[in-house]
Amino acid sequence: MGRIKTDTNNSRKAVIVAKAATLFKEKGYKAASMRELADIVGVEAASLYNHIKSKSELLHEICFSVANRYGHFMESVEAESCSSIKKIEKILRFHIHGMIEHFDEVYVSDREWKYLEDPYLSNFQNQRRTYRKRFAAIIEAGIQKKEIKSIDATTAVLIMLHAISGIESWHRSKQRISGDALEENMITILVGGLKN
Amino acid sequence: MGRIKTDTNNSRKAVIVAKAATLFKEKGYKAASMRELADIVGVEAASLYNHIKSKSELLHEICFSVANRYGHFMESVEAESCSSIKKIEKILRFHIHGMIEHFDEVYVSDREWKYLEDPYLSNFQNQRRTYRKRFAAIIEAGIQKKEIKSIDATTAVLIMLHAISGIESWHRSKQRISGDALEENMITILVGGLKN
DNA sequence: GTTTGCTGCTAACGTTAGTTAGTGTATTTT
DNA sequence: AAAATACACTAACTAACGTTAGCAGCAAAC
Repeated sequence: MGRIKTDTNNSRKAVIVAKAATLFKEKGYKAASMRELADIVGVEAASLYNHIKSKSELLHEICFSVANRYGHFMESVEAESCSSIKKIEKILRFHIHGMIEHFDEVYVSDREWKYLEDPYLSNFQNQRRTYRKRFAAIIEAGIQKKEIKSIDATTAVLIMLHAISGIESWHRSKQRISGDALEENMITILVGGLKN
Repeated sequence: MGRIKTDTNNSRKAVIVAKAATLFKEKGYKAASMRELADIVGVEAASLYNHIKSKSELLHEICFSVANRYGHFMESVEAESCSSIKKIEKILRFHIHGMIEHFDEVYVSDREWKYLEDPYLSNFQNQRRTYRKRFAAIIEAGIQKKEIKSIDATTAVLIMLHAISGIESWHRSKQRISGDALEENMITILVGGLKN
């Protein structure tokens, strides 16, 4: 077989990680084999190890790439000075875009993180917990200001984040509405369910 | 080791299936091994095969037990003569109860069905698709009658079903509100997001 | 143009997986 | 009590897994 193709911006490792995300999404982390990944990359299985340390490294590259992106975005939203509803809308739109544009890695990060090994596992769980708390804090602020119905903020976070992960089904469906229409519908229903 | 304990209502096979659901939920279907399951059941791995045909039989027992339950419920709701909003509320409450009371098998059916083998896989996917269409039809009827906002019904279904699967996070969380409070919060947000 | 390092290959390793065969013992049936 | 069935055991098989060792050739640096 030939060498792994790269463009100037992407290392060979980055190519492998990207293809791994697609494979892990389709088969699941445990069911995906390195020989299968090698096939897709166009190389023998052993050759992958010239670029990566292990299968599990692939998983944590994917998971933390996603987690860091969301972490940074949350920071920027917290810094803004707009209504709580507006902040929530921004977060939701960011998640929806992420789910549409970086589907593979977001999906893997969402569903396969439990196969991370310590210390990555604990680390990831912490980041996740923290993220949700920050999200809940924004909702609680909105409730205080009477912008938002008096509901349990933690439950609201859980509903929103999981609702968005349902975009998976949109991806799989044959007859689907446009990405923009999907986004507007989701915002309507989810934000509509919060407003006082 | 001794024999598998049963009470009069449950066959030994039922005991194995139930423990398999818990194990598959925790480790994932592919990562769970028959030797591990045997340990939990209190028996050697080979002995399991006196009661089941294969590992994958366990998975489809679990998945179809759940799918059939929801299928039947949908039938009974369709037969009722109440408002669309009320029907949706009933369906949501049924899903929420299912997620709280039969968590293991519902969770496995939700997340691990892709490891089913044909013909079970296609069969399951069909049942799933049909179920969602029936759900969407109820929502569309509600839109027609102006009970419900003018939204894409398919997207609404996707949001609701996935939002409910977020109860997984509720199960995992340390400080959690009561099941009843969770249910009311979810209904408030989800049904609130639909109402016109 | 030679050297150095990167990247691919083949072969093989140790482990774990699901599953089967065959045997003995407990339980149920007659 | 005898016969039949149900059930658990030990041992082992084949297949697949992630990964390593060792070597060959191509690419870039000097």
